[in-house]
Amino acid sequence: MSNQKKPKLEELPRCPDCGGNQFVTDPSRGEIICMNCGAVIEEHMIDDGPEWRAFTNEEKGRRARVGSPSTLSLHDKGLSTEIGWEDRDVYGKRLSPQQKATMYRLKRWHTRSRVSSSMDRNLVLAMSELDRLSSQLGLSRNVKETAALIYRSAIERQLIKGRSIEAMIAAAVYAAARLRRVPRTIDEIANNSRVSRKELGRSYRLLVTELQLKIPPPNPVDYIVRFASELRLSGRVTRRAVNLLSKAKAKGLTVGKDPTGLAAAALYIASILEGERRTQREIAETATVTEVTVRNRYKELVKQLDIEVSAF
DNA sequence: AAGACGAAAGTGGTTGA
DNA sequence: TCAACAACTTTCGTCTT
Repeated sequence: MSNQKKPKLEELPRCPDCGGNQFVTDPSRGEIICMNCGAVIEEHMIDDGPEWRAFTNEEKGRRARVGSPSTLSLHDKGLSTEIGWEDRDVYGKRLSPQQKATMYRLKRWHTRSRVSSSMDRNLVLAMSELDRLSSQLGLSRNVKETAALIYRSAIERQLIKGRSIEAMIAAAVYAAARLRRVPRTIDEIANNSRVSRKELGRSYRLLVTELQLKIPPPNPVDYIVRFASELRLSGRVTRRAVNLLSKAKAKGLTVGKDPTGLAAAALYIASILEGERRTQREIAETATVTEVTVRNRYKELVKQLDIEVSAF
């Protein structure tokens, strides 16, 4: 590749309201929300491409769009596929050094890969399963491509031999979704494939250790947007919930807690506060936790954050 | 009647001796 | 390797709206 990276300073995208540089996106609604103050930054985002029109300079925008659609997830197009060296994730947020290292490693393994016929046969099966799974889960192309990349790397490392393709694909999808910060729960993935939660967990662990994937710790905020849109809650509720969670985080209420449970509780409170009440049951269901967990979390939040109890 | 509540017992995973 | 442990789930009876 002649694309040698020139050292240059790029400005980080900043929230015009509070100057924060952490964002969360809702691809289905086309919104980008500041994780710090909850402001909606961009309302007409197109799909989930790496482009960030409002903040990024022209050059980067051009680069992000160059070339035909990536074909990593087609089993026989791998040889002509290149993995970009873009150092930002789908939100335009800069990748952490760990993530950068991860992507670099994957890229190296990928370019080293040589297609043998048995690998080819494996990939045909694997990629069709990947197609099925990711469309069932409504995953973006980015996530799918990342999963394909992980899977290929796994083959390279001989991790697949003697293990089920389904399990490894499921694990790759789970890892990819988390890597790209659009997490799905283990249950969601397990329910859409024939792999058990347990096996999925095992395979995932294997991938993480063997490929030295650097997966960022789960962030409950990443779940809020998705749950909110599944529950048909307004952007206002979403923002309120995000806000709530960042306060909770500041108070250290979030450590060791199930991120989906936290997201659910924040949404529950926000939905009531904003007059769009949903039942605990509805929320628990879409967050795949129990009502009990929603209750426990929201009790804690209400207590610790001094929320108007009158609303309840 | 539906939703919310909380107690009690059970489960799977992590931690630390 | 095993026991203690925290978080979450399941189940269920009771209270509230």
